[in-house]
Amino acid sequence: MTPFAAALLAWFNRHGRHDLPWQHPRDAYRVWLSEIMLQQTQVATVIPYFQRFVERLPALRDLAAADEDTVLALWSGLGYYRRARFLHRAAQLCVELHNGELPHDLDALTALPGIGRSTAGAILAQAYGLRFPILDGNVKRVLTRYHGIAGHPGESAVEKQLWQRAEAHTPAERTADYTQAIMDLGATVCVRTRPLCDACPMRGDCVAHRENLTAQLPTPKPAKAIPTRSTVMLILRDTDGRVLLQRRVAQGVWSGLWSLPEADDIDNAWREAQQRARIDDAQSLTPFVHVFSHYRLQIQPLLFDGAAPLHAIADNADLRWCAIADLPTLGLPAPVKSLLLALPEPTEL
DNA sequence: CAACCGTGGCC
DNA sequence: TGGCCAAGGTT
Repeated sequence: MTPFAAALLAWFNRHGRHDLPWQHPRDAYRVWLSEIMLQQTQVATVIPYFQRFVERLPALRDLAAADEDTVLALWSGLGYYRRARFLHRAAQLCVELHNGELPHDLDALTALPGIGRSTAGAILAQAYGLRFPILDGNVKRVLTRYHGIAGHPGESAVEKQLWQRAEAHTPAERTADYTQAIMDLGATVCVRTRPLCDACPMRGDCVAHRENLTAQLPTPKPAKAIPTRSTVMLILRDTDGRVLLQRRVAQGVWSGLWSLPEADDIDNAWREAQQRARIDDAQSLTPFVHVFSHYRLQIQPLLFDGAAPLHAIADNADLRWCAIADLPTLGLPAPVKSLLLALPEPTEL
């Protein structure tokens, strides 16, 4: 065992996190689900989603048998919704191909949608105790500092080095604990800004600490300006207080989620609205900006009160009039959900 | 390889 | 308060 792993495991005994919900019980399904939810998402955000998800779908076969709307509703608000679809499809593949279990080998795991090398390593190490490394954001931060590795971790040459280091440090004994330990250290001690080096068990051998480079490592990705797009969201509300929802297309952002009809501008918004209901008045609600990782979206909500549904348009798989009280059962984008839950009272006609 | 894919919290 | 970040994977 490397001195790195030995020091880390000793630290983990006293200072690691031992009461995360996916650790009790720690079965492969729960480890997998937690790893997918935790991709690009912080622990504190994930915990309530995880609890709700396993309460409703406690085992892999429950997930495989669930319908997609149920899965998306449980995911609603977590973001990166493709993760939920991949999770769902992977569960069904496990039932078809692997006797309802997550496979025990790396290739079979990474063949499942949504599971890459790092997530597969985490499942093998944490659920099955097998000696496989992980390389997530926490591990990259710890290793770039400890070994003084410069260059953005996204570059393939840097990433290759990091995998080699990760592999070399991963011990054959206590592999599950080690895997949790290095993530805990990254999340609680070796944090991005102002790391708590005084509390770090490896500070004696850490290059970044010795050379005062913790603020420079890991090397940040060169920033790039992101574009702004704009949209008008149509809120057609009938006299019973129901609003018209439309399922988004399978491609692009929020794919397949229930959302509001949209238009490029106000004029087109009226045309779109008139194709769906009899309307005679609209009020502009306060516009707001929603920021994605790769662009910002300027949203102008337009409220059509007293809309009368056209008889020619019935509810179907992609269009439905929905009571506000029923929104929690659907997968909705976060800004759409909050917009609908904060609508003004209907105006008297 | 670079673009794409969400959201909530933090300073 | 807005820019930035946080347990990646797919195409």
